Amino acid sequence: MGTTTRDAEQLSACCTPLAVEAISADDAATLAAKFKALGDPTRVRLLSIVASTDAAEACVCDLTEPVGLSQPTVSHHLKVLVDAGLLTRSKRGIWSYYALVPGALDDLASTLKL
Amino acid sequence: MGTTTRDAEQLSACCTPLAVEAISADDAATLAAKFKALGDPTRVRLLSIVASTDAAEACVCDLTEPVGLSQPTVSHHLKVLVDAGLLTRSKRGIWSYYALVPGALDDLASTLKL
DNA sequence: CCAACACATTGACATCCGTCGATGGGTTGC
DNA sequence: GCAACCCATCGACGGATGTCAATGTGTTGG
Repeated sequence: MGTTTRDAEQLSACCTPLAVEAISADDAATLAAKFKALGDPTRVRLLSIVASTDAAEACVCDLTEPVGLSQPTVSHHLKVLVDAGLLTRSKRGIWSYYALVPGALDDLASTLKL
Repeated sequence: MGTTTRDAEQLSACCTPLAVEAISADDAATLAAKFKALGDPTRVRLLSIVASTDAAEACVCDLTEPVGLSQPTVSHHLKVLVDAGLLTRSKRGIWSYYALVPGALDDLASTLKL
């Protein structure tokens, strides 16, 4: 419409336009929440240990000693991983067994392979 | 073999053995440091915006407005991403251009696709 | 050389996070 | 039932983190 103002300034220096659409703020928050759960050395080790067991699951008593932390702390980290959708918890008898959520890590990996 | 002590206790309940070796503590810390950098919504958006530009790079002035934060805060987040090895910074004239480190995100994705 | 610009750094502040000891809630064995 | 066991939750504490205003550093234009 109105070409009264000088709207044709090139400004080729800065301000490169976006070629494709960037991620939305909501999606970024969802993604970041999962990465945040992975952003702790203890939680990475816990995930690795669970994934390394032949049954692909482990109870808390298996995990406290390898990581060298107290039982409440390990329970806390496991809860963070469960809340992030990376682990499941199934209680059998006295023990709580934690297992990987199938495909959860693969889905996360896909978002990085954009 | 000495069958003197009752060493044949089944103990099938807890304590599942490891099938393969878990990640080392050092490797877990290195991995977690990168994920930690991705564990913030603003940083995820910044990465996405940089990746979405046609030149695959952007300067700070391009990034402050989309994320709606102050310039020092954006600079801080960009520094975190650079320190994590996910972005590079190249200064040309007055502007600082940030670009993705080639393969950095792919490498991270590979660690998840174990 | 001085003003304007883009960006990094600093200092400060509120909040979040990881960790532990203590405690509570279920489950099993005697 | 009662003791022993596994685990989750609570409360507390020190340290890390995200954010901003103010300031510093380097570069460009007049």
